[in-house]
Amino acid sequence: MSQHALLSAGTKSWRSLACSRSELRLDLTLGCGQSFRWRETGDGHWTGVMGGRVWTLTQTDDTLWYHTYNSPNTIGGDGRKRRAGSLLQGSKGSGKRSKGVIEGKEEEEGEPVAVTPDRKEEELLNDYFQLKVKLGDLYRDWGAADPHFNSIAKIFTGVRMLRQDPTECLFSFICTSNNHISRIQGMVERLCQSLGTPLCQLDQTSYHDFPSLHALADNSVEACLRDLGFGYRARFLQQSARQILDSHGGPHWLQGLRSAPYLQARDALRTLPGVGPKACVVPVDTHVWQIAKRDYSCAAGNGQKSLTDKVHRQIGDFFRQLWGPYAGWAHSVLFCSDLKKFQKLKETHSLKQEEEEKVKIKEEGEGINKKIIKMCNRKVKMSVKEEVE
DNA sequence: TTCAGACCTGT
DNA sequence: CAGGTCTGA
Repeated sequence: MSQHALLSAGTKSWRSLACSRSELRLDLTLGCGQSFRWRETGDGHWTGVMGGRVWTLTQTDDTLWYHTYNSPNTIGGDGRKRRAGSLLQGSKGSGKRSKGVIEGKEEEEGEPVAVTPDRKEEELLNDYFQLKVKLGDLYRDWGAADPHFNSIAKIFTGVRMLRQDPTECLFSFICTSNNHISRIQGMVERLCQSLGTPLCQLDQTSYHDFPSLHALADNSVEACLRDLGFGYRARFLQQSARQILDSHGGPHWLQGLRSAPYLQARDALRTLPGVGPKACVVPVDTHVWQIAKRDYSCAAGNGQKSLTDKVHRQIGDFFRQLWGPYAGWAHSVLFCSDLKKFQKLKETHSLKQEEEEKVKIKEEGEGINKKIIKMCNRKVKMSVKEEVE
């Protein structure tokens, strides 16, 4: 049986990309509730499904390492290539701008350029992590505008927005209402296991692709998902899939929204059942509301019991104005720093700082001339004397 | 337009 | 109650 790859077992089955931890932190980016499909399968090794194939990712100081696994079903065939390609072709049809990193590689339409698997995988990673966006520069700008961000930024480096497959992104999002990360992860996993195409098995874990719209739209899906513990969200998922298929013509509609003007795309998504006001560049929920009040003395909705539309707008506007055009990215950093599971990072960081402080004080103390030590001693003697007397 | 209350399930 | 959304007043 195949096993999850480990970098320590040798680098021959691994490829790499130059990428520092300040530009990307896998643990934070893959664990902060953007995607629910990555698991830490080894120390610092993250395994998940992306672009129709199974990956294990890990990183060293200046390098991002990746390993992909062959799917038994598609070995030797072109099924795998076609699947991965479909993710990119969607945006190709809807406008050249949105091709992003992929642009330029396959631009010449005459001959279909034979892209080697390595090349393609590198492109998939660049696209997924949006590596051409320079996070270091953004952190600098956000820090200059926002002292609180600055205090977080040293610890929570490398938190990026993922450019996920729109279908996966949308249907995972619908699962998040009134819910928390650990439960959502379980739900999405069960969703893929029961409705997604199997890809491969590693150490007793089977990996499946995210279900297609057609699979999600089937009338049997609501009952199926209720059995899997989706609660009232089961109906939203099935109905949204049906609506996209019936009144919008299918997946290309979702793909097309990537290149649509923001407000248009947002409003289009909000017509789907289970997609409410939180679907926004700065997704405002009760949690973000708490952050706004606690860390920014933001008075929006102070008298309110719950998040009304007005409060949503006010908080969204507040952060957009503070952080600028990449406010959604900055939000991820703040959000990440507030997650319970990452609080230990703050402790270890402040412990490190304390240690550094101690060392500093010690060094200073050692450097100081003996006069002071003598003075101290004298004082001690004096005080002892006083006490005695 | 705005606002409770219901809604699945797990802790 | 939770990292919301829908519904009916």
